[in-house]
Amino acid sequence: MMEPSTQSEDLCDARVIHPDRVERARLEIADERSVERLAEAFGILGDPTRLKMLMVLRKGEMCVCDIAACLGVTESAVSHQLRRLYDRSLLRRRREGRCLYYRLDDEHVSELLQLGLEHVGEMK
Amino acid sequence: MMEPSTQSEDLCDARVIHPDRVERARLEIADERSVERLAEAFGILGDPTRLKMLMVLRKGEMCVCDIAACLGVTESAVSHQLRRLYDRSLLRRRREGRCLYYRLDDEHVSELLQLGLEHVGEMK
DNA sequence: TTAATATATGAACAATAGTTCAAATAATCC
DNA sequence: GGATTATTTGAACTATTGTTCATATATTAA
Repeated sequence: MMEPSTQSEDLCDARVIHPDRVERARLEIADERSVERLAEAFGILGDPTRLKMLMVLRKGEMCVCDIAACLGVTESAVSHQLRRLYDRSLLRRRREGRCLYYRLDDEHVSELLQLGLEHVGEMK
Repeated sequence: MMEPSTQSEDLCDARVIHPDRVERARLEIADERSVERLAEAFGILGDPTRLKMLMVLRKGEMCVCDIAACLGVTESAVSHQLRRLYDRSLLRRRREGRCLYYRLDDEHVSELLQLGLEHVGEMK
């Protein structure tokens, strides 16, 4: 984890004041793929509607219209976001009759969510 | 932390299948303000450039042009993002001559970043 | 099969985000 | 002071995002 960045930029014309620090700090950048995935993971948590959806599902599975009712938004809007979360394996789902019940799947995201919730009160 | 949502939506015409679950799950939603802040916090970590900037600053302060050189992006682009991070108190800065040295300030964000990095390898 | 229910999907739209470019500050050096 | 260096700022531009609306699919019930 956290291998040096493999991107060989054209630093030829880049202005640099402390080449040593730049060299050293560059190693702190995770590889491009990891950064991309990390950004995507955080990004998916960076929306109020999706956060509420995840919060609401912490206590157990729910069907689409109930989730929508919980948040006070359109079922269509919820469905679109559910799909995003489902596609990225943050949610599982199960059909029972005409209803689809969604539930949390990824414990990593749950952890991040929990940590965020614990800290948000202290955030400036 | 995690008080019931105060938003009194117009659920009049909302379709609901399990009113009890909706009622119960609704309490899992943090208050609107917290959700908003949490989303903002996650959102700021949801961009590759900003993530790299934070990673690069983990080992110590750096000036703008060096950060830009590290990431291989324009100084202007870095400056714009630095301002966002600075405005939200994620970074501090210090002037020395003509250079401005930025450094990490918020330990909460550092923690989130660290947790994310530890998990990103296992993420699907 | 037809009607009704529950959810998904796609196009369209407005809003937002990130980068670039040019120009403006700010601090130093001569 | 004027020139140079380091960074900031604002406007413009493109790309992306989240929602809405209308429609499509899927399951059940009659």
